[in-house]
Amino acid sequence: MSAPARKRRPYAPRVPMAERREQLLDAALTIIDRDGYDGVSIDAIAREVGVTRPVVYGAFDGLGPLLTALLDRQQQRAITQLYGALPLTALASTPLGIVERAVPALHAMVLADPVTWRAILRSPANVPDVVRERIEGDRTRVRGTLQMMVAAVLPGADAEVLAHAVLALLDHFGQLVLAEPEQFSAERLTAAARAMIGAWIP
Amino acid sequence: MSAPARKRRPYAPRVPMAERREQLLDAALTIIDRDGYDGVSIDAIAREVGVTRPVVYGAFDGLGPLLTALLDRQQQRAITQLYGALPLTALASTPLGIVERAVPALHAMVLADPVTWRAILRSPANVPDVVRERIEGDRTRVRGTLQMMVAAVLPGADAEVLAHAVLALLDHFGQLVLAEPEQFSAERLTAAARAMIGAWIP
DNA sequence: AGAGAATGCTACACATGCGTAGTAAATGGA
DNA sequence: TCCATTTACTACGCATGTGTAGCATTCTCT
Repeated sequence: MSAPARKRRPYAPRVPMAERREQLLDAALTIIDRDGYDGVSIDAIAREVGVTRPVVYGAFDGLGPLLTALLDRQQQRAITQLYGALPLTALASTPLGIVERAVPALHAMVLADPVTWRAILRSPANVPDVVRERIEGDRTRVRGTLQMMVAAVLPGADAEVLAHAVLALLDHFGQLVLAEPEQFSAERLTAAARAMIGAWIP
Repeated sequence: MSAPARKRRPYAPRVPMAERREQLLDAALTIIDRDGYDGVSIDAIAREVGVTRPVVYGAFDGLGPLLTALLDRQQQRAITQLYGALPLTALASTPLGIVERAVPALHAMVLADPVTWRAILRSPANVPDVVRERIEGDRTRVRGTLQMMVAAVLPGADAEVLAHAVLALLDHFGQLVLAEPEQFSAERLTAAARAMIGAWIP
């Protein structure tokens, strides 16, 4: 009998760098969606793609840069979707009109791209500082926009506090819709929002 | 000269089991408050107390049971504080009255015991399933109470959705108050809440 | 003082994850 | 066909965390 000859791992299909990068980002997003941010590691990503760690290091300088690249890719998408759904141009409109259009739009938005939005709405407590700061930055920016809308529509109100409240609600109900789409339909949420907003401005 | 005689670690003060358990729970809470749930490990707890890991294993069967015990200890405290602050007996009162009493009471509550409330409000995405499920259970129970309050005070409203909204707001502003007590005073938040609630019931 | 119980420590084996240096295979062009 | 380039793999050393077996120390009670 010949020497032990330990099995050599079969070569994964060879893939050009650019494509491999995309593939790795997809894998990271899949893991985040499936296991949460805790599950993301160079090792897990490599395994998800069916490849060894050095391959990942060949494409990115580490987990931080990889996740940053993932954000670069998803951010444009998310921000675009969001500002498309929030009718910014309707500043002159009535609060009721804004809500009646925004709530169903947001509802459709998260369900249209659940993976992206779960990754964003899920609290990233662990992720590298670079990433956490960045997501917080985006959130702050969105809150600033909300604050301006509130100030325009409800002069005299505590716009900062209300913007915090609105964002917290969007955040929470976004997660709720993703978790139980059946139970929290666009109609139901719109009706509830209408009931609240409707009472504010007689 | 004598043999190398590697230094032996000085004995930590000997402490009876019951006391050691309390000490370990305190340490775990301290770590959660300082480093978040990610920082909690048998090792970190042992280090925090100035003791070796086997000592921790002598007191608890692992991290899960330890954290469960920590919850056992904090839960009573938190629930008591919460139901003390939420004037449940005031079901007959007006919404405005409830808010005007509840908001300052809750504000004072979290600031009176920030360590407990930071540990509860900080999203525990990581913690062992046992713990996560339990905190979610408590949250659900509190939401049920809120739902009953809402239903009693605003008949005809979508009590379930509103309870979700209220809890999400309490959660978010709780964290905000803990993070920036100066900026979000009881007066300011009460005024904002009053403005919102006041408009609901003409 | 002395024995035994209670408490703490050392040391090991294991597991997972990181990051890198060196080597092997596949691929495309001369 | 053969070589250079690109891509992938193996193997190592490091770090941190787990859980346990066995030894050392201290305390308490007689």
